[in-house]
Amino acid sequence: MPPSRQRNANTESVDNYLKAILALSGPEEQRVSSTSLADRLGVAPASVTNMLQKLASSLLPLVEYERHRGVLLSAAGKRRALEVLRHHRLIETFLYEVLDYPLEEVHEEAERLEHFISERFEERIAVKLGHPKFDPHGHCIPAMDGKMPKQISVPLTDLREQGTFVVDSVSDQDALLLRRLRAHGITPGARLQVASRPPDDFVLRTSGVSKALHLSRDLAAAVRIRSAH
Amino acid sequence: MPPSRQRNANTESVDNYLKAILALSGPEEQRVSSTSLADRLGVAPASVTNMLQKLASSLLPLVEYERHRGVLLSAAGKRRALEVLRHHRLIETFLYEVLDYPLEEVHEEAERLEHFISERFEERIAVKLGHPKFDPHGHCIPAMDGKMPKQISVPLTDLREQGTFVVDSVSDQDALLLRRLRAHGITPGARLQVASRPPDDFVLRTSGVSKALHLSRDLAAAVRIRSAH
DNA sequence: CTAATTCATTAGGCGCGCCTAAATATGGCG
DNA sequence: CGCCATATTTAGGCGCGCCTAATGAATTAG
Ligand SMILES: [Mn+2]
Ligand SMILES: [Mn+2]
Ligand SMILES: [Mn+2]
Ligand SMILES: [Mn+2]
Repeated sequence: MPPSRQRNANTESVDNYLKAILALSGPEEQRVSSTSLADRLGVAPASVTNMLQKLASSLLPLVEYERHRGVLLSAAGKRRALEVLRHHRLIETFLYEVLDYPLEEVHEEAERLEHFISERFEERIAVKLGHPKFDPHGHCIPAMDGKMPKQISVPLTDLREQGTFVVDSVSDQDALLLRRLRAHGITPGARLQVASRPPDDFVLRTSGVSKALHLSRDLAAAVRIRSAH
Repeated sequence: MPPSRQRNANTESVDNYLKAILALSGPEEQRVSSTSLADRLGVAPASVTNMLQKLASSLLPLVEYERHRGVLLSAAGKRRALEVLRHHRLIETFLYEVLDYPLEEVHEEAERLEHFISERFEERIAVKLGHPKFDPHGHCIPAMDGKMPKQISVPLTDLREQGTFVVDSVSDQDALLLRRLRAHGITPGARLQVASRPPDDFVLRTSGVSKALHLSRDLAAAVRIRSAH
């Protein structure tokens, strides 16, 4: 009755470490420190060290790890991290499109389910959704082969000039921020006119709303934009 | 990032014990022995004793347990078992109806996911499916309040007279059996004509198939029937 | 270039859910 | 009734993933 799980000796915890390393190492694939991982995962640094040693010394090592110099995903580790990320974002899209979840609730559910769905489930929802390329936050969904195009967007808080832009994506990490952004019409694809001198102040105009909008730093940090070309 | 899970201090393992006790105690709610649980769950008898003691001695005991006399669900335990069973059967229905799973694959996936979906997910798929009363095996889905009507069907192997019947439900426990039953047209709702003297021999005729069909005992044991009224 | 600070690892321990081997109840039978 | 086979529980241990406290390495400041 209790199903096997543990597909590849990959446990929920292992998957979460891999995903965190992927996210923290960034597009440049820089080494990730134990503390930053500990912060992100909400565990003690000692626990991280422990896990990294295990991941590095298994038969098929999932990370490259050197004492005191941080950690990097191995090829196998990156493959798995992208697989889980694909699950996550497909599930988010599915919850949003098919099950009518409010945007700010999809992340938490996906964070759990991503570890437990089968390859069949992944494939079936991908078909149902027409093999989507983006999740409802505007994040790119890795393809089956692990390929994922680089983001061309920048954080709103990195902006240095005024202008008109398009909301590329919003962070999925904080449901409350997300709800406030949505209330202000800031959702992926929305047109955004920045009318103040960033990055100290964010006075915005969104399409359809005449009143100017002053964005707190918290909220601005959760938004990525690209040119309105 | 790692979500809380452990909704009610109920772990995947605990849920599986509760479901197994529910299934084994039957409609009469008889006490369940350690060995039968160990068999069903695929664990050692000692592990069962261990778990039962824990379940019985928590603040809100999930079972009533007396050394050497087996175990019964408490009110709270039964509530939780039915909740998980509802998840299981709703998920099966969802996989079958919405994601076009083959019947014999829904059980394994549901067995995993039942422990990890949220109340919101449960509610959303129930709505999507129009609050179904039966899963694709023909099993009754417990209602939100835990109510579940008694089954009026009997195992095909309990049959003592010939006659024409309707397939009430098929067992979800063995994918291979299930596939063979389906290949023979034996699915919930199918009309079934029993032309031999049960329970030694099962020669059947199903609607639309002219050739008589001899069912092995394995297969017959996986089928429940009711009168064709 | 040493000293202080910060970061990371080691040491020791805990709860969970499982295991095997060794007791110990229980229930049926002679 | 007492003995035996079987069912069940106890005892002792293991891997996982986490924790705290103590130690050690690296980096920065003086
Ligand atoms: Mn997310
Ligand atoms: Mn996760
Ligand atoms: Mn099932
Ligand atoms: Mn299960």
